[in-house]
Amino acid sequence: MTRPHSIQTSVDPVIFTVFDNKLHILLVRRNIEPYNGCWSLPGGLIDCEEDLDIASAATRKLKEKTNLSGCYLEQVATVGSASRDPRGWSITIVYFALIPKPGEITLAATHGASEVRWEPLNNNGIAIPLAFDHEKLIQMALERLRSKVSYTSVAAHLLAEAFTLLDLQNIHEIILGRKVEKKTLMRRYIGSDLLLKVPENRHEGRMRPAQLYQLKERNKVHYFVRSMEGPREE
Amino acid sequence: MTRPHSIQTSVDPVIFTVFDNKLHILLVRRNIEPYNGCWSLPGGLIDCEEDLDIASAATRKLKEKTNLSGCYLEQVATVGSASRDPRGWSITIVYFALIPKPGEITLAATHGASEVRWEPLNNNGIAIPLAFDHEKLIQMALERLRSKVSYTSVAAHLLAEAFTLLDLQNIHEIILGRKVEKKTLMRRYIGSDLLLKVPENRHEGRMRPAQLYQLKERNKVHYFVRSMEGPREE
DNA sequence: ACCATTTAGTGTCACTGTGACCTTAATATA
DNA sequence: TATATTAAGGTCACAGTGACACTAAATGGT
Repeated sequence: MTRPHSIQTSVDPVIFTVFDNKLHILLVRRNIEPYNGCWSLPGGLIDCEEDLDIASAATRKLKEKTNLSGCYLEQVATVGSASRDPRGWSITIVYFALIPKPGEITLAATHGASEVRWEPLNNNGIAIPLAFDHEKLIQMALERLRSKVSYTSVAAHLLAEAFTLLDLQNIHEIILGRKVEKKTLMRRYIGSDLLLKVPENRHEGRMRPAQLYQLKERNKVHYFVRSMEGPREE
Repeated sequence: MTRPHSIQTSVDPVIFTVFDNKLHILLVRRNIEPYNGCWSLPGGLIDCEEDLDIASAATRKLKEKTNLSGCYLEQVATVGSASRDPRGWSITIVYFALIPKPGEITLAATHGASEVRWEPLNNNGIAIPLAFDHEKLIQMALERLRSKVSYTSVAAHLLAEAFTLLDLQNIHEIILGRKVEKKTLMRRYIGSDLLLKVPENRHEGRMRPAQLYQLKERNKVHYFVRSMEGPREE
């Protein structure tokens, strides 16, 4: 017979956003054991009474911390072992979420978390130590994000409803950590018919005004047929 | 407070192999409730005493049914909800495994499964109804396999140690369900320096003998810079 | 010995989409 | 009006694919 088991099962969303020309993720500070006082991902246990499925558990976590819904949310991977939590066997399902520049988001402290903050990421991931194996979970989500940005249109989900091609270029450059040709983005997004012109322009300083666009289908991700290749070698 | 929860957590490997010019997966017939008598994936609950982590639970399942180890194994996704198992909330972590043509594999009946067999897949997935949501899990694994075959070297893991370029071509065509140019595979595999010439040739009938190759690094998957594009439209 | 046949492997060209860089367009300010 | 500054489109080389023709190596029949 199979022995009875008891596995703590949680969902950990890695919530990405871009501001100040940097990629940030949302962290919360734990105020319960284990790792009391440590910063961690804003995850939590699946609630069998409340959650219908895993995706709705992830959506609920996102809503609890940021009060946002309808963001881009994607499952990254599932990590579980006997050793990652000192209390015993545990599993976590890692998601990543993309939200536009947070302005009026109410960062809500909830049970188990006393503080909430945006932490910038550098090219190698997160710079500060976190509870459990959360540095590694973030690394996994970051790699998935970088990879997807280079062959899909997900990056647009980090922008507000209306944006210019320069906004799009900046987002790509920040995430990939390298220069991206604006021409490439033009060809990709406009050539694949993903964007709709917004009647107004954006105009800053004394330069030529830029066309504003919005995604034709806000809830879809387009897969381009090739990856962006990166700079040519000499 | 978070309410206590009890979630059944299992691992379901989708074990692929190719023979008779068809892609097959391994199924077992359940002999316990629920779905007694139905065919299903050869999965099972994670054993907290025996398994150190999720990957080792998947490896154990594979070993139990096929007696193979060291195959290519990759996590596909995690599915969980209150409704997928009539007994209540459950989660399963889906893996896919690639094994070479099964010859002398002992298909072992184990607890909960009275019979084991290879079931062919057609282009739309599995043709017979299965227990739980296993048709859908297979669909997910199949999509992942098809996608990966078109931009990585995973397909080679479905072949024996030594193979010809024609073998490689056949595998690709069977999985993708379309014609693949041999020239493309040559360019990809030889151009990326993935293959080692084996001293012997393979010789069948009265045709020119074919060079045998083996993978230089049996445990690595190469990511080609482009996807195979499929036939040109006219 | 020579040829027909069959599969193995190579050569080549058009096509697609990217990187790099250049040119032209549109605005405000001096 | 000239200038500075950014927006957007034009062009070309390059890489890798699909398509297909061509050459190479073996066998068996005549």
